[in-house]
Amino acid sequence: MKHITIKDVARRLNVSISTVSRAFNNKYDIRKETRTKILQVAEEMGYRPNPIARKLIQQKTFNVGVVVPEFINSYFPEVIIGIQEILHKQGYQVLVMQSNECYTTELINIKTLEDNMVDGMIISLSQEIHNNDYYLNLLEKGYPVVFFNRVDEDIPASKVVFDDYKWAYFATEHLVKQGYKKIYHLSGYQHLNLSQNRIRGYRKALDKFSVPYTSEYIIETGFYMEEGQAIMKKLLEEGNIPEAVFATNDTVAIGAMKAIKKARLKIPKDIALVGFTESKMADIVDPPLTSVSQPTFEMGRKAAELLLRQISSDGFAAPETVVLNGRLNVRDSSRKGLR
Amino acid sequence: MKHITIKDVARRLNVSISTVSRAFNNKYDIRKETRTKILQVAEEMGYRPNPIARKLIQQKTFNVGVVVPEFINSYFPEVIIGIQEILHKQGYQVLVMQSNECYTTELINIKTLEDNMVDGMIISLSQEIHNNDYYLNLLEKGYPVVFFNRVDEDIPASKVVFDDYKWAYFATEHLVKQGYKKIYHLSGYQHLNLSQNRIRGYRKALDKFSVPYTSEYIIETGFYMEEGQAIMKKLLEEGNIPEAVFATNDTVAIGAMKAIKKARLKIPKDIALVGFTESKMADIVDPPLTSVSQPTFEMGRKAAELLLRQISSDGFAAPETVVLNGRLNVRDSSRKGLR
DNA sequence: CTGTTAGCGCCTTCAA
DNA sequence: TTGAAGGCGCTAACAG
Repeated sequence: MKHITIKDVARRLNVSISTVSRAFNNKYDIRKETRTKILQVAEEMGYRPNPIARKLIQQKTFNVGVVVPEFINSYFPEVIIGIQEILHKQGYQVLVMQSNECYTTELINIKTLEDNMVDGMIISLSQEIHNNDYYLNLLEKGYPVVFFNRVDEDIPASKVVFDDYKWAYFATEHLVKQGYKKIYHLSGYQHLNLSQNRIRGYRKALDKFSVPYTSEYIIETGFYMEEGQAIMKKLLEEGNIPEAVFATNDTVAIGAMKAIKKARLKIPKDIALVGFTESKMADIVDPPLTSVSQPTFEMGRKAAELLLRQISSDGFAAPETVVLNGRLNVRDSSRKGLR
Repeated sequence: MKHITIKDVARRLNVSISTVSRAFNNKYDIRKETRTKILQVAEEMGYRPNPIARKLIQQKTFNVGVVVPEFINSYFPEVIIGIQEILHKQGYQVLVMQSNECYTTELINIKTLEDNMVDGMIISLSQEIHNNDYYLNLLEKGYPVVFFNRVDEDIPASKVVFDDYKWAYFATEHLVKQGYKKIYHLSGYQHLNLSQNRIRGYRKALDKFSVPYTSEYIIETGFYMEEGQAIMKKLLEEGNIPEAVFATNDTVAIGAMKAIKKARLKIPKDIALVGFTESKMADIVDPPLTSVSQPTFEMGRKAAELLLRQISSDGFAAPETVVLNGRLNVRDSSRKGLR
C-alpha cells in the first residue's frame, strides 16, 4: 500500500520535483525529451499523482454527491447510470446515498456529502414533507445543486422533471377512449409536486371528455405495492368497483392487480388498469400492464449536464429546468373488450 | 463556496492552530473549557475540518470502492445497501461502479478506484471470462479486497458467497419430491464458480434420488430474460418438453415462463418452474414463482465487515470466506397437482 | 495544557 | 528550461 510519490521519481531521475510535476501537467514549459523521459520512468515505477494532494491544492474534489430516496427499484439505478455516464467522462466520481424516503436521513446525507466537499449534488427528494431552508441556504452559498424527479417548485435550482401532467393526461385519456367511465386514480402523496401534476392531468382528461368523477375517485396512496393492494381491497369490499384505475406507478398498480385477482375479478374485463413510471414488471405480470415509460437514463444525463454547468459557472449560472417526455405503452391490462 | 479553515478559527480566538486541531480530535490533552469554547466558536463560524487535508495526512481516504456487474436488478442494490450500512457507520464513503458485465470495464473501474486511493474494494466479477493477474497483483501489494457472489476460487482473497451448491440441491430436490422426472437446468455461464456449484447441486439431487438425466438437460444460458425465453422456446419447438425446469435465476425462469405461456402450456401442470436468487418478481408473476432467496443485505454487511478487517490489519489478515444460507420459498409454479 | 515546527504530496510563482 | 521555496489545511511530535 506504500505509494510512490513525486519525490521518488524526482530522486531517481536527479531532477527536481517541480520538473516532474510539470511533466505531468504539461501546461508549463518543459523540454520535450525531459518530459518523455520522466513520464516513461514514472510509468515504470508505477507512479500516479496522488489525487488527494491534488484536490487539496485545487480546492476541488471531483466528487459529486447523489441523494435518492432508494435504489431498490430500477428507476433510480437507471437515473444514476445516466448520471455516471456523463460525470465519469469528465473525471468525476459519484457518491450515491439513499434517504430511505426519510427527510431527516436526507439532510444527514447532504451534510455528509458537504463534509466530504463534493463539488456539487444531484438530489431527488424523499416522500416526506420537508422544509426548504437547508436547500435554500445551500443555493445561496452558491453550492451547485440539481434536483430531479422529486422536486419542489419553491426551490430555485436547476431541475430535471418528467412531464407528469401531460402523461397523466394521456394515460387517463387512453382509458376514456377505451370507453371506461368510472375511472379512479390512486395518487402518490399529494404534497409532492409530481403527484399534484399527475392529478391535474387526470382531471384534465376527464373534464375534457366530460367523464363524471368525484373527489372520492382520487385516493392517496404511497408508492408501495402493499398500499395499492390494501386500497383496492378496501374498495372492492365496499362494493365500490371502478371500471378502470390509473395508478401513480407500476408498483401500486400491481398491488391493485393482486387485490383484484384475489377477488376473482378479471383484468381488464371487470377492471382495467394503467400504471406509470414503467418498470420491468409491467411486461411480466399477467395481464401485461399498460404504463407510461419515463426516459430514466436521459434524466440522469440531463441532470449531470445541468450540474456540470453549475459547477463550471461557480454557481452563478441561472437555474434551468428540463422537462422530459415519455411514452404510453398500451398492453392488455387496459384493452377494452379483452377476455 | 469559500471554506473557513482552522486558521480562521485560531486567529479569531487567539490560539494556535494546534489547539484548535486538538479541540476537534480530542485525543490530546486540552483544557476542557478551551475545548468547549473553541468548538462553540467554530460552530458559530461554520467551520468544519477539511476532510481532504485530513486524508492527505492520514494517508487514508475513508473511501471504499464497490464494483458490481450492474445495479438495475434489485440484487446488487440490496447488497450495496448492506455494505453501506456497515461502512457509513465507520465513517467510510462508498463509491459504486458498474462493469456492465464487461471484464475490460471492470479493470478500468478498479484502476479508477485505485487512482482515487480508496482504502479497499469490494468486487463482484463480471460474467465474462477473466484473467486473474491484476487481482493477484493487487492482493500481493496488500490492497484490501473482498469478493462476493461472483468470485473466483483461484483468487486468494476474502470472499462472501452464497451456498449455491446446497440450495441448488434443495431446489432440485423439491422438484424431485413433487414427483417430477424430466428435470432440466438452465444454468448460468459455466465458467463461473457459482454456475458450477449450482450444477453440482442439481446433479447431486438427481443422483441421490436416482432420477435419470443426460448432459443435454443442462443448458447454458446467461442471466437475462431473453435468453431464458429463447432457450425454452427452442425446447418446446423441438418437442423436447421437460416436466420441470430449474433456472439459474428468476429472470431466466420468467423468460422461460413467457415462452411456456406463449405456447399455451400451463404452469405447473405441463411444466413446473423453479427460480433462484429470488427477486420481487417471484411474487408478482402468474403463477407465483418458487425460488431460493438469498440474504442480500447480509451479504453486503458481511463483505463490508471482512473488508474492514482487511483494512485495519494493513492487509495482513488471512483471507476469510463466509458462506451464507438461503431459503426455498415454494410457490404455485412448482406445486404438483395444481390446476 | 499550549505553542512551535515539520511535514503529508503536490502545484505554482519567482529566480536563475 | 529548470530549481528553490512557499503554501493548500491539517496532524503530530517535541518543547516549554
